[in-house]
Amino acid sequence: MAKKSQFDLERFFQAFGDETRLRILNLMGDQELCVCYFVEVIGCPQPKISRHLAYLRRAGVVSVRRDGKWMHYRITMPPHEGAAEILQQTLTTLKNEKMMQADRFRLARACCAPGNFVTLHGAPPPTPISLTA
Amino acid sequence: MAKKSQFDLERFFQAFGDETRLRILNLMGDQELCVCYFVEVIGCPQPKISRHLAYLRRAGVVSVRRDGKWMHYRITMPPHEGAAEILQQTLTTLKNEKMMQADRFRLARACCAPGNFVTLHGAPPPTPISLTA
DNA sequence: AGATCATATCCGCTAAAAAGAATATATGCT
DNA sequence: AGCATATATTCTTTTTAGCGGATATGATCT
Repeated sequence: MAKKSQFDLERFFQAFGDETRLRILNLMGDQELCVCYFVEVIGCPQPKISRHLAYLRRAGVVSVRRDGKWMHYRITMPPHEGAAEILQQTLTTLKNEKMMQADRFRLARACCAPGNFVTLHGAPPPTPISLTA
Repeated sequence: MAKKSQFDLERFFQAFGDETRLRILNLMGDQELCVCYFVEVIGCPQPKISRHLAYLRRAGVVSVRRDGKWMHYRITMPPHEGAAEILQQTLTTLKNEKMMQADRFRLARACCAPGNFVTLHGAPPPTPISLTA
């Protein structure tokens, strides 16, 4: 039942050791987002966001889906049982952090009126997902 | 109740992003150990162990107690509620890892016959502690 | 085909992490 | 006081992470 081996726990934890990545994870929470939202809400250059997303992908905690020119990112539960629980717990913990709440607030605002943000013209809205491991 | 702020989550997670530190945490588990055990079981130079212990201390997950020439390290639950739960979950997760089990085994063996290990002459034995946050 | 948009990757740089070797500190022993 | 022991800290070097800027890819639109 426990799928322990061949999963790099060290890399997994390193994924959480960076503020930008924590903010990205928090924004994804239980929805699928395309890159422009991260750029808009976090407010840093797009290549930086993309790099961190790639990092998270390599660590096995997010996955991507292409949809035309948009890439939709979502959190995925790693195959490693313990890691999955830690990820879940981490997401819950982030929800209580002040900065993370502010991010979520800005995301909500951006979604209400995407027309107000140059970066978000025609961007597909976030869609809810389920996080079952 | 939740003591969220002024705790560095980024640093906290970085503490787990290193194999040696994970091994150290796993060995401590729910007992207090002095440095020589880490050196013996993990098998790397003492300064390296000391540095990683200092790192863990700065990250707020271990604490020290001096006892003569020995320094006893133990895990302490951070004041941050979410971090504490993640730490707890991490310790549980480590117990299922092969390398961590092997470490624990070598530790148990060393404790049974400390006389066999040059590094452990006269070392005070590990003592159980409770991990209540 | 050419232009445009969303995103990814590469390059060069700086900064931070980790390691080994050497040395320092603090305690205890004789 | 002098020596031994346990652990910590410093120095130097090597490795790795993160960043900004430029460019590449891949899809859509005209």
